[in-house]
Amino acid sequence: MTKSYVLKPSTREATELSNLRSELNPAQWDAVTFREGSCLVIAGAGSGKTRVLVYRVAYLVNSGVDPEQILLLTFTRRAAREMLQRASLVLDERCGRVSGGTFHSFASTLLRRFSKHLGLHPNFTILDRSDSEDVIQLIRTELGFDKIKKRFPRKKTLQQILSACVNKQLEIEEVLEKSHPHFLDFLGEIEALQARFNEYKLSLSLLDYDDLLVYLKLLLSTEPRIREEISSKYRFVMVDEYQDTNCLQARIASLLSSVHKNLMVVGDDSQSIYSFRGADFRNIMGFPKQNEGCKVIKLEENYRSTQPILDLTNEVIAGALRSHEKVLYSRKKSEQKPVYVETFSENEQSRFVVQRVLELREEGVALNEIAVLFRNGWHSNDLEVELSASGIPFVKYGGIKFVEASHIKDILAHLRVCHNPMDSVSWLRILLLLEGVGPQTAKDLIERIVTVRGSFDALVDKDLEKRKFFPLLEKLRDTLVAVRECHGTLGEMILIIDQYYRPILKNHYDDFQKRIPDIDSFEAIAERYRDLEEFLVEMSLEPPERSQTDVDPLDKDQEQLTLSTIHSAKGLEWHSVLILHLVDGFLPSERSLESPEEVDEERRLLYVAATRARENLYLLKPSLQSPGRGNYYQSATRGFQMVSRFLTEGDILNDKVEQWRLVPEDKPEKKDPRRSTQELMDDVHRFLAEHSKKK
DNA sequence: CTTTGCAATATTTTT
DNA sequence: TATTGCAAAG
Repeated sequence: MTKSYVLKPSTREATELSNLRSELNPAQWDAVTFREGSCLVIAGAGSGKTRVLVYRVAYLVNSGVDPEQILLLTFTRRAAREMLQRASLVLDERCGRVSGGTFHSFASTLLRRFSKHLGLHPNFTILDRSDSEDVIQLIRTELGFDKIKKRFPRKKTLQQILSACVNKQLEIEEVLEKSHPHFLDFLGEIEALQARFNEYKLSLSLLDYDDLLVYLKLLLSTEPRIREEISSKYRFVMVDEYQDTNCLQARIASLLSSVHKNLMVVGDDSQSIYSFRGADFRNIMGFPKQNEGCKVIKLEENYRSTQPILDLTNEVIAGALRSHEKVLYSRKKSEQKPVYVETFSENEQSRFVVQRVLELREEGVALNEIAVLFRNGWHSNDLEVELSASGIPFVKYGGIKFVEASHIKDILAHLRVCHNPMDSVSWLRILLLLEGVGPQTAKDLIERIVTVRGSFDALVDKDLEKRKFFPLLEKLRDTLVAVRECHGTLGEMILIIDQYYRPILKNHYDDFQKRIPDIDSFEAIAERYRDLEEFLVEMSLEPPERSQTDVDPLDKDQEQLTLSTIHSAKGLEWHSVLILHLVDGFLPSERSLESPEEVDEERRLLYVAATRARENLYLLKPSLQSPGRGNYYQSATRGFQMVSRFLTEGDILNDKVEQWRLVPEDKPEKKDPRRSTQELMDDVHRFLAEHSKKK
């Protein structure tokens, strides 16, 4: 006789998903179980936004949706990876197969597949900002604008103008009026340059960051069959950090979901910090109006930070121009208010951070649970020196990336021409490195290469034999051929290039000694890749960050302190957060002061930074900008610095923070916490004396 | 044509 | 301060 035996679902799945409801608040539950149609989730900082996305993915997959039919567009690939990893923990490895990435990387993949519909080569090159600038420079001379008597904008400015046109979908005239009115005289020239720029890039299959979005939008809007194919493939589309999308991205999201209209966007208008890049918060505010029947879900309970931290951040955001109705609240009680510390010099600030980090570690807070945040890349320079001296390992996010160093770009250029031999920007770079080759010769050579559709043999043409640099060209060609025929890892390819490149490096950079270790660590990174295209795409779209342990890769897995620009800290959280340089002119940045909207964005920046903290928040303000460090005339005109205007509002300094006063080890603390003028002057003299000693 | 050396000039945040 | 632009020398 056969007996039926009921097999229950896997316990993991059962417990995880059945407990779901009890683990989520009603609003979160609504968002997680939302299925068809459009939905806007307004998610305040720390309100479990990631959790909602993760659980929704798990929920959909569990209900039988093929993971590949879910598209998750995030701001960084790191965010996507983290989310899918967490989803796999909740459910199973099926979640790892969810499609996703950044708008740009998604565009890169789709455009390669459908390149012929746009007249592109599938091996197109992605230009970073400085590559675009080089192309602009090339065109500027080609059109003869370098000979204009009056001062023509520099390549950097031109790139900014053209990029703003794309990202904000404006005419050149409008951009000039708004941000560069003094260049309005050149309107005609800039327009001509723009036309030639776009034509040029298309003809050589060079795409800058903006083009990736432009061409994806073009593909989706002009090819209905492709749009339907793609939109039917991705039945559920989710966009994270929607407040930081620009109008192109919003349009793309809507085109991607045109067949089924299943589009969920998640974001928080008070965390919009990318308007300088064309992000438009109206995308998120206007979403319900543009999508009929859109469901709006608000998540307002904060699960991340303690109430005292939220008391501070609520106050900061309350001063914003745009009214924010949200007031975040938390059940995490704590006696500890955020700490505000005025240090005397920048170096004192660094020493405070080092000491505090060491103490926190003593208290059992892991190093990767601590982050130091700041407004721009070089704000951490002094701290980095101090950290290295104390042997604290760290990773730095944001600021200058190491693939942007010119010697690394040189090597990348050699790889790039192997992938797309029409890549004239890379050719220019490669050729200018050769002794005896200047802009003119390089231009001629590139022309030869392009006319034979990228054959390397154009480098060793008979009529070049007499030129003195001919032997160099032969070597170059042999190297590139060897790389192209190398079927090993990218590390091996770089080794081949390095053999050829090392003498050039020594010849070309007088500080070549310092650059050699970089090449070695670049090679180590490249060792992980086998596919040239994948490597190049990743290097331009998700380049590796600079870390202290890159220098000695022995202890790779050890804990590291995070240093990060506030922009790169978006979406992340730490147990303890220290914010540097809360000085008026740094945050808000001096350059934002003319426009109230920009100051408002700086305020949101502070808001984002402060809401990263779970338990401890330290706000630091050095009083004196060190002379001789950083920006010359900033320090010269400033000297003493005022605390950021965002902290002087209301009762923040009196009530929302606990002020710490630094005292030297040997002196007992005085009753009056304020520094007397005499003391202050003593400090100044001590400081100046110390400083002149160093010189 | 290239290279070199001097003068001017603009400085954030990122895919 | 670092980078770019310009002019003169090689």
